Amino acid sequence: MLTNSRLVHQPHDHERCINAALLCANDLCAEKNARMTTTRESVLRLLWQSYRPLGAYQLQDQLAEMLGKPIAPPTVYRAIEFLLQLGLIHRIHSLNAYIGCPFPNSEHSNLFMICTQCGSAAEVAHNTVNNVLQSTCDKLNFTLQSQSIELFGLCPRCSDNTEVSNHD
Amino acid sequence: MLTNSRLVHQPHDHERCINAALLCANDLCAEKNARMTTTRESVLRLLWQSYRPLGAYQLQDQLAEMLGKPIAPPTVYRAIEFLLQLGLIHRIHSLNAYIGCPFPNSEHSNLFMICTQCGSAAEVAHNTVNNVLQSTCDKLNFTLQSQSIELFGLCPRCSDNTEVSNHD
DNA sequence: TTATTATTGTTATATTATAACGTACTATGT
DNA sequence: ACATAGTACGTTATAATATAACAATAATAA
Repeated sequence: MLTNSRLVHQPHDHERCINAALLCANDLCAEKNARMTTTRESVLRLLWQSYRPLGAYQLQDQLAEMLGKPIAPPTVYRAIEFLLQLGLIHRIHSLNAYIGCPFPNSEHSNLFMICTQCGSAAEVAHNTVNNVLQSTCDKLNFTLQSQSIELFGLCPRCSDNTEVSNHD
Repeated sequence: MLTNSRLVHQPHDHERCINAALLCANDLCAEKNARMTTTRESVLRLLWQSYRPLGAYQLQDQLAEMLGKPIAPPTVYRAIEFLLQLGLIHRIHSLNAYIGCPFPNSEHSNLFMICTQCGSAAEVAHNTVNNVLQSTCDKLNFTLQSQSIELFGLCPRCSDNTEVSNHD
């Protein structure tokens, strides 16, 4: 199992994570002959800075502030599209929002655990889950191509808080 | 495993399915003291008639035609909201579309297999899948509340067609 | 440099969804 | 039957999300 769950839910030096992600993204671009422009890198940074998925228009606001100039929706959506293609970010369909991928290099089918309390989203790649899904598809003659798995509930921290407050 | 996969992908007398679904929906409403109005029943029927999920504005058009009068978006969304609450339909987040639930009575966590070729969507409730997901959540201290699982690929029919055309 | 391609800017608009408020219907008690 | 409370629907406006189309600019290759 591959996951960023602990990093999402426990305090740590996140600047290091962000920088590592950006370096990694640059490498990937070099490898694929794609250009990591200022706009694209800014969007990727913003998504990594946030522990929760951001919508396109939240990104627009933050990007405009970061770059010090007005940004129109197409610019944001283009950057999103580019980063999605490279697997550097994911789309969370149920939220119409986007989030940085913590392990873009590993060929993986992912799932997300989204906290209904704090909005955080952790990504998990789990072979057992994928195998079960694959075999279910096989059984029904369905040729699996891709998946979107979004689990909603309480993250570790919010689970604990709930328990505590129940004891008050 | 509970699924409507075969019904979705094989020819059959679908009118019977629809009628059964509407009867079942009426029962559920009676049971819960909810009103199955003309608008709501029409929306449910339209969703059942379609082998693929319908968007709100597709529903609007079809509903207007069915009822012979103009229908505004709020009317559609209210019916959708009502049917969602009762578990009679589901929302497919990745498509911004809605589909009738083939087994609204069974308390279930579902997943969908959506054909990228023909657009059909089959619902599957599978204990093994749910158990694996639950145990993954347990491992990561995530309190699971609900889930949205959307699998994309080729349905049985389109899989077969693809194979055939590859032999041409 | 020049040609070519990729990226971004700009304007307009499509698509999906909801807010707010008024009207009409429905069930119930009297 | 009538009043009335609650529910559902009609209507208008608008919010939120996403894309089309074309012009301008920047990066790369020839």
